[in-house]
Amino acid sequence: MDRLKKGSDRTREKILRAAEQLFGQKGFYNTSVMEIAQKAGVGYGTFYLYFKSKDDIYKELVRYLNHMLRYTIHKEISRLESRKEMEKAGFAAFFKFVHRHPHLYRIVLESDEVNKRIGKWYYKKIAERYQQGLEMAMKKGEIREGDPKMIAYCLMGVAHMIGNYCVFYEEREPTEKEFETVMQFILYGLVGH
Amino acid sequence: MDRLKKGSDRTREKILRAAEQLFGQKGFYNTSVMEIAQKAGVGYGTFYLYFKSKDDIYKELVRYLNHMLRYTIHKEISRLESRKEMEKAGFAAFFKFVHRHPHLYRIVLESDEVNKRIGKWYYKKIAERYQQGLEMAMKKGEIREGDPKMIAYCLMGVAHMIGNYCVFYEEREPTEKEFETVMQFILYGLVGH
Amino acid sequence: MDRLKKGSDRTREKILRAAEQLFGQKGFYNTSVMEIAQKAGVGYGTFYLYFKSKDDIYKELVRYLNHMLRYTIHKEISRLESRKEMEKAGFAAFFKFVHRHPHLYRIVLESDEVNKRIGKWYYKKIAERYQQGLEMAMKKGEIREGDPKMIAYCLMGVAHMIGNYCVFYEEREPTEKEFETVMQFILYGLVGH
Amino acid sequence: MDRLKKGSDRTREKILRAAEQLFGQKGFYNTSVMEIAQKAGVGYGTFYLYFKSKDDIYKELVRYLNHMLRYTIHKEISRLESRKEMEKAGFAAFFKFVHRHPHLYRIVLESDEVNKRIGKWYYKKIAERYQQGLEMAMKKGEIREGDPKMIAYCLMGVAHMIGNYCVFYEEREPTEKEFETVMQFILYGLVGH
DNA sequence: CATGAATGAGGCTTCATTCAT
DNA sequence: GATGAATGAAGCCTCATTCAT
Repeated sequence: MDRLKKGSDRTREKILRAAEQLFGQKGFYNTSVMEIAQKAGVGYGTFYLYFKSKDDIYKELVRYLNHMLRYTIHKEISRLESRKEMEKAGFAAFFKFVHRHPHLYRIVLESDEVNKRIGKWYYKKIAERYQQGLEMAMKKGEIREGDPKMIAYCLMGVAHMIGNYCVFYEEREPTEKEFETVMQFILYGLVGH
Repeated sequence: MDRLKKGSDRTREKILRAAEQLFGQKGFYNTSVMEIAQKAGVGYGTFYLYFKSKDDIYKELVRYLNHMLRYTIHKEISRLESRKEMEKAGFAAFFKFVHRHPHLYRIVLESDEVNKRIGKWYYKKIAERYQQGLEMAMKKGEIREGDPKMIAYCLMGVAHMIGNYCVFYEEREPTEKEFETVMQFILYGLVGH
Repeated sequence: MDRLKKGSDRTREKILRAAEQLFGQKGFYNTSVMEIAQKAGVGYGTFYLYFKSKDDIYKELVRYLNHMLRYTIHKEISRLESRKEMEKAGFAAFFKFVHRHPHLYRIVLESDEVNKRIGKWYYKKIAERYQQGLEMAMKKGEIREGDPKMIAYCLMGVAHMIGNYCVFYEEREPTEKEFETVMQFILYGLVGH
Repeated sequence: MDRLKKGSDRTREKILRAAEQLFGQKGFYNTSVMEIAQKAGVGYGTFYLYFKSKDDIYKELVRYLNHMLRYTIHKEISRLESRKEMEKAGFAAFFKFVHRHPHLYRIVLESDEVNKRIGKWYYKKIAERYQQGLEMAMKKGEIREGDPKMIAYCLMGVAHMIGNYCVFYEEREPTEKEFETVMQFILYGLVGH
């Protein structure tokens, strides 16, 4: 019984992974459903047994990334006390994640183009969370005063662009030294020292 | 003869402006050549008298944005002395530019998806320039030591995300106060005070 | 053994009834085998244990309608003596039948489109029977002379169109008064008074 | 100028005629757009320059038949005085029309299946007209009293079935003799003599 | 007997590009 | 130069049918 269900889940997973790679490498519009099916090693029609449409699987991947990313970062920073440590650990986790799942991350970068609602939703969701953390840190006096929303977007911008640069242009994680520079920039910006 | 040329240039310009708007609003893949021609008020076939292909006009728009943006920012900061002032003026100019040309800016955001080479080329070009400025400032002791390339990408990330947030999510320029927060973040991050 | 057979016949019947409804409501081409199976409450593949193909079940339904209709009308008119009474009873039975089995009747209306041979076969079969009855009545002097085949088709046309009108447009049987008018038309046409 | 427009109209006409034949011969669902284009001698995409969709051209053909048929019959009967003559001329015109445009007529027979609204609309439209004529004749005492709507449907039924029989089963117009029988049936039914 | 996952042919539609006027 | 009719490749999706369990 469990077996039966697993057979299907496997197929679904294969298709998801194939789509992840292709969307990540060639973008949504340059990837055809047929390619996805072929890469997944299933028949054309099989795709539509598991996903309503090409849009559908795309949305699922964005949702999936969102969960993964939030979970991954949360896991790394939840046990930490100081904001400084949290940012360090959070950025490190982010870079590692993007490096490990470059396709998945590229998908979300494209999401605004594919589906505006989903794109905005993703960034806003992340930003709100971040903002909350910063507000708390501000109250505790751990970071400088300022508009927490703006600061959240500043930090997201740094993470985004460094991730982008290293992963997509250089295809590697930041070196220790690069990471140092980035963190210094951020922590001075945030904390002042 | 001059007249004729001008007439043509006008047509070319009309098509470019139409494409700018449409690509910016609906994205590259959701805009058809016919729509561009219609919005430009020219015949369908006429498009191909001025541009080799849909890709072609897209690349031209990215190049155009690149020139505009660099020129705009350069104009604002070239006469300034301190790095601090330059960043302030540069960021302000950038936000204003994005607000004035939202379509153009959105085009470049999409460029990676449309054509990877052009997308990367754009960011790298900007980054190199930025990096040079930062290296000079570092030598002069105006900013803290660190990997200048990383710092350049950090700053670009901030500019990008704040621009993105304000222009596409809020459809406005940052308020004075928001701008203050952003600049404080950057300048502490860069200079340390 | 008998039990088993019965079990099967039940399933077969369930599928037939589901197909009857769906074909009748949405037409042959807008009904999928999967829908039939679901409505019948059986597995997808099970359909093909009982019917060779979608066409197959369709043909069976047309044949079934043909038997039902002929049997129903025959039962009503066989014991009657005069042609006049027979027509009255026959038309009444026809209208009642169509009203009770609208789906089944709609199926036959569509049959020409689905399968020309089956469509023609159905009408010709009915017409031949009708014609024989009319020929006998003509010999007995009950009805006016004329090409019996033509008269048969005339009467079928009336039955068809009134049935169509009442059942599909008004979704009811003809009222007593409407029925009167129709019968008067027919009987004058046929008998002359 | 007129010429230019005509070039297009010709193509449109070619496509319409091709669709008419194919829909008439094989039905809506068994005709593909590609077949239509090939039969019309134009490229595949060309079809969509002239018609929004397969449904679109179908509706147009039904509308077209409706106009043609009404015009044809109206032309034949408008100058006549007695109802008797009108029916005779009307039925004759109808049979001739169906014989000349068998495909077009078959299309309308199928219309209920393709698009219920269009199908009903067509029959109701025709019936209303007919009914009006009959009401006038009733007032003048030309025909027997009775529910005019029912009578209209009776007559339409006769026309329909005879047309169907002769054109689709026998592929010819009714012979003089057959026509006589039909008219006798109708006129007795209607007028009583 | 029963199931439903898998298949792929086939249909509709879009759209970048060409070409004759 | 300018036009827009014509083209057909390519994409998305449906669904009748098969087959392994």
